[in-house]
Amino acid sequence: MGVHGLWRLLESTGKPINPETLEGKILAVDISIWLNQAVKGVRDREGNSVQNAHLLTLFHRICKLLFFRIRPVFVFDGDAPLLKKQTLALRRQRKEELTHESKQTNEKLLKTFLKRQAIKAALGDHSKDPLPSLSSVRRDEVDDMYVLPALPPAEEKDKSRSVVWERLLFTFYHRQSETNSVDINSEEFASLPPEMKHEILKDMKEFSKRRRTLIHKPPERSGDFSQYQLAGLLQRNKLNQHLEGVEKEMNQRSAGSAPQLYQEDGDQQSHSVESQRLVSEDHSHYILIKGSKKNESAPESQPAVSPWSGSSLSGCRRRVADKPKPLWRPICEEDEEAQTTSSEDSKPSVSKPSVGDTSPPSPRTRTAIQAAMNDSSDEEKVDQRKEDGSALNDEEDGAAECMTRISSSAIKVKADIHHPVPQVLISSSEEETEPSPKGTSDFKRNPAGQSSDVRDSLLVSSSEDEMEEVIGQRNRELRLAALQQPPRTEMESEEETKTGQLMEDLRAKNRGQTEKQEKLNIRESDHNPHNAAASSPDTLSINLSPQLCGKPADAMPEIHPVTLKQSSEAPEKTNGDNVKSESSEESESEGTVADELEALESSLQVEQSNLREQKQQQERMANTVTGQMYLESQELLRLFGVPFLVAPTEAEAQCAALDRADQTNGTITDDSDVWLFGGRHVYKNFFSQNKYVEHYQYSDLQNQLGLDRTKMINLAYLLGSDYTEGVPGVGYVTGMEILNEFPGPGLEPLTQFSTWWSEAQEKKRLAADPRDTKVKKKLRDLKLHPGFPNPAVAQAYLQPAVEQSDSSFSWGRPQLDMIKEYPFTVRFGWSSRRTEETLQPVIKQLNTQQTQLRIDSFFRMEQQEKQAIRSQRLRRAVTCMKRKEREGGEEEEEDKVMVESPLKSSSSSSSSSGEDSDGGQKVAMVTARSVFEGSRRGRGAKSTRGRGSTRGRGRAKKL
DNA sequence: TTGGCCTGAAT
DNA sequence: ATTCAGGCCAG
Repeated sequence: MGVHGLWRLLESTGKPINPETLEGKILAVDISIWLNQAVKGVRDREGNSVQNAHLLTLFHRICKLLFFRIRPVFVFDGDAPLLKKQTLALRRQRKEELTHESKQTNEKLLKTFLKRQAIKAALGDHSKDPLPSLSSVRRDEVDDMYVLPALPPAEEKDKSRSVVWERLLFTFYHRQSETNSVDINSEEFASLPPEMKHEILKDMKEFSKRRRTLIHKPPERSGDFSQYQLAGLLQRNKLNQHLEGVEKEMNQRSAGSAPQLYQEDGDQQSHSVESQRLVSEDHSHYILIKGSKKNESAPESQPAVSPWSGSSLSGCRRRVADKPKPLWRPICEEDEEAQTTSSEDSKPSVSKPSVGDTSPPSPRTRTAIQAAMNDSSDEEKVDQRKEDGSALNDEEDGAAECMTRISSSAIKVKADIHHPVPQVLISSSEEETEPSPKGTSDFKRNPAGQSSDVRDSLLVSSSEDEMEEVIGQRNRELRLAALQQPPRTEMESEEETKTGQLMEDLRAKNRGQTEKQEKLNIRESDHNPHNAAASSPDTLSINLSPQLCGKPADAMPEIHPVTLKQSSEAPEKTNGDNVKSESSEESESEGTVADELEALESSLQVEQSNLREQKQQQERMANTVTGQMYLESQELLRLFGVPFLVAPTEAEAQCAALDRADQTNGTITDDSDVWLFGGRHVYKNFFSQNKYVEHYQYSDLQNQLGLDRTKMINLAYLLGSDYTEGVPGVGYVTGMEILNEFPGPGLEPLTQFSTWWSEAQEKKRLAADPRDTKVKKKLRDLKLHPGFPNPAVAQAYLQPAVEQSDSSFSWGRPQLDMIKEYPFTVRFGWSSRRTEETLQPVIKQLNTQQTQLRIDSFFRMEQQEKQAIRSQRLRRAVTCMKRKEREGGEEEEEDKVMVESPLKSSSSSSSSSGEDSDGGQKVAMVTARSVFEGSRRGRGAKSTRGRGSTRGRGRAKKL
């Protein structure tokens, strides 16, 4: 993540470059696989590409790097530093708490609201009730789109209607979430209005995330583990699918019928709620609201017998048949469609259609409509059908009969209120799902008629007591089902720690390898077999995979920095086997082989038990998504002969260290943390296709922004980073102002700031210190955490754990034959043609001896001048800071005066604002250096004023 | 289910 | 003018 907003601060120092200028450069590349992996995984629904999206991006990246003849060194993240883990955990926790809290207060609000409502009802005055609409209460929780539009004051009934809706939501929400295990496949669930389904599903997702952090341990055996993980994934996937389906449904519905609902609200004066009773329990509240007289088909009058697969369903189903079946459809989507349809078209009988037509859709609704329009053609077809009303009668009939399947009286009320025609259809037989037996992985669509007894009895129950009883039973059942579910744990953190462990393993092995090699001075490839296809360069495989001994992979030695020097220039490719090939230099060490082997053996024995344990963990981890990603990525890198290393902790820190040690010429990364770790040359946006690659230099940061490493670290404290929460309300501009306000080395500025702030808090009530700058006045209102500048943060940035090794890297020739044998088809789903097409330019480029740079493009790129700092405040802060920096070294006193004296500081600020308008003339008078700055900035200011900065950037992009 | 970017909203 | 929150998109 880096430091929040740091890039924006540095933006002006970045120079767009032509990637061709990077030819021959040794650049560290940090792999951030994680980002693309998850996303891609969801997007592509082809099995293979789902899993291997990370490989695909890595593949592309390698190709791009090699295409530009860059010599990349890939750096993997190791275990996250403690601080990072802490802040991330904290952040996550806070987020959860926040949502939880808001949920709770919402519920409280609802409860009190309902109580009041009930009292009002008991007093006989219900609809005139001036209680605020609950939609306002729930607004933060439910997306506005799903909240009924604000009701016009004139229409009292609307209020009660929206109130009823809220109540319904509340009822179901509560009853279901009480068990924490709602059967989303059940009829009962399906019968809920989509809004409720949405709410519940969201909740479940939330909960299943949280629940997995609990004590549940994954199975020990790796086989079980993967099973277990798969189950978890499936479960989540299912929830998502459900959610998507419901959202779609809601979209469509709000697009199609929201205005109409609105209209009904206005129209159905007679649709009053007759009576309301609130049944209150400890954990749940059930509301029984009897439907109005207006609806002849009112639920309670309906027979409880449900013609599940009867004619009604055929009616419901009909329209389903002729449209392509989507992956997943919300169970009662068709029914909802039917509802909207029937209510729309049969409105005359129940409500006045004209009103609805005139009431304009809310903006939300409009977007929803738009969304629906843009949606799949399925939806359009449905809409079409809706309009021509062909299936209407069927729908209506179906609706009427389906009505009997309403699973609780509360829902019936919903139906009554929102849809004059009985349209709460439960499900079409096709979509009907069986209550998931074991909960997790079974998400099958089952034919109709498999409804549970519980549900049936639920449906039959008419009195609320009975209902309660049934629900209680239902809940018990659900709980039971929950107990039977395989345990779940937090998969992410699982994987994180596991990955950390894996990295630890890898590093340990690498280290062990290093030592051994140094000790024995033998080639790893001579004795350490490497399964190029499956494992990292680890010596462990000697012990554990004896069958691979004597078949070292030729590509292996090159990839590890430690072994680089000793390995051959270009590995010979001996056979087509993409796993094993022969070392070219086996004979070299033949004489000493026996002794060395023994020594190796003994040294390995020391670690063996340790490693065995680790190996087991690794095996288990190889089953995890992330662990496998690491291994596969490294395999791919090996094929291309690209060296990589696993950082002890943060890849960025390692990259920066390499840069500083001149082992690389810079780093390709988008993570601003490199700077805080001491990076010097950074290439940003290299892999983003829309943007130009930007070159940043530490020296430029110093010269142009007056930033140094410690300043940037201090900025991290203020802006927030992976290592520390920032100060809320402080962005990069204010951050710079703070640094400007409090000079000093190291952490001093922040400690000063902190003490000043606490003092300011004390005397806040007193008159504000007149000596305070404008900036300080703003700063007083911030809120600092108790132990504000935690020194550990700076420490973590200044002394990160990195691998310091003098060895240089070398790059093997990409194993074209092996690359061609790479299972592109299997992994990426590529055709051989596509594989050809993709590889061809890279190969061509690889085979080219030399690529001559296009001088002109190089020139144009390099000509790009530094951009102006757009923010005036920032500009001011920067100039002040730089001046202090330059003068501060010589004359500390003057610096102090400058800062403390209100006169001086105000004059300085005015001078800089004058400079803004004068193009730096005033500053030019201060010092010779400032002349330079001023003129430079003057140019910048000029271009800024006339939209020049955008012009400059625009030009850069056009190039 | 990450993170960067953009927009709209609030201060 | 900034900051922040939420939605969108990513090879």
